[in-house]
Amino acid sequence: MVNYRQDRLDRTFSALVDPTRRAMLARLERGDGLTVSELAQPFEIKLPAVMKHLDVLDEAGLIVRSKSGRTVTVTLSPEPMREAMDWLSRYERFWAPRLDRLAAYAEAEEAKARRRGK
Amino acid sequence: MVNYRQDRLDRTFSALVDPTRRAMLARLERGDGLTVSELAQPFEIKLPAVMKHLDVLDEAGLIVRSKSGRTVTVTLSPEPMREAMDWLSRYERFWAPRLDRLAAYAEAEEAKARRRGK
DNA sequence: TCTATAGTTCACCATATGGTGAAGTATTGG
DNA sequence: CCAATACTTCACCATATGGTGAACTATAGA
Repeated sequence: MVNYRQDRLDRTFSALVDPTRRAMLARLERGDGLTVSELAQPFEIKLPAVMKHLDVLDEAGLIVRSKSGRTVTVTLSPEPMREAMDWLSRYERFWAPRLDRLAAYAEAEEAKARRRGK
Repeated sequence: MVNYRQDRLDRTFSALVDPTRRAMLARLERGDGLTVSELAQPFEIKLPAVMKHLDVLDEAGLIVRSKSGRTVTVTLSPEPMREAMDWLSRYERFWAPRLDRLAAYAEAEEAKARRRGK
């Protein structure tokens, strides 16, 4: 298929399809700042495959790699997930049938936050 | 099976990668219950391609098809998205470092732990 | 009954994805 | 300097994905 312009949401979702990549992200969530080999260690796959996964995550903007000497530290940068959650949240009403109550709760929380001075 | 949940997440995310499929779901969200040709109408692609997209959405459990006469009505069934949102919500604290969000995160984690029976 | 409509299936194609082994590039440490 | 370490790049492979045209099934309507 000819992909003229793969937008951010496309890249985010396709980065999240692969369970190896999701596991890498989950690992970084539990403890951020791992080297490439630390990240690779739990998986059966060889380093070139790990590299490709890191490239996908990097291009999706979900991780940042910083080189120091011969080691590369990978850190989480999950902001693109926010857009994905926003997209999904449109469908929330289908599984959360008491939307009015939830909306009221959210509003009350916001009011509380404002009272606290944001 | 142990990997059942993971397989379902795989399928959900990979169904959501394609912008055509996301547009179809969005269309159903605005007005549920469209026939195959109504769903296909806004897109440039031919019916066989539409069929494949519907198969993917169906296998991901995101739509339901019901035949009546020679027309097939497609309805939304977005429950699998809930799991995807749950997965993403772990990362929410990275872009919303507000206290109430952190509390919600901690609560969700606790609930998850309880569900696992830990 | 005959034909148009609605959808489905099939064979095929180009490109993307996720993996490999082998070889290369920097750094670090002895 | 030399060897081990930590990636990185390359060529290649199998399978998946998203698309097509052609042909098919089944129902609706004149």
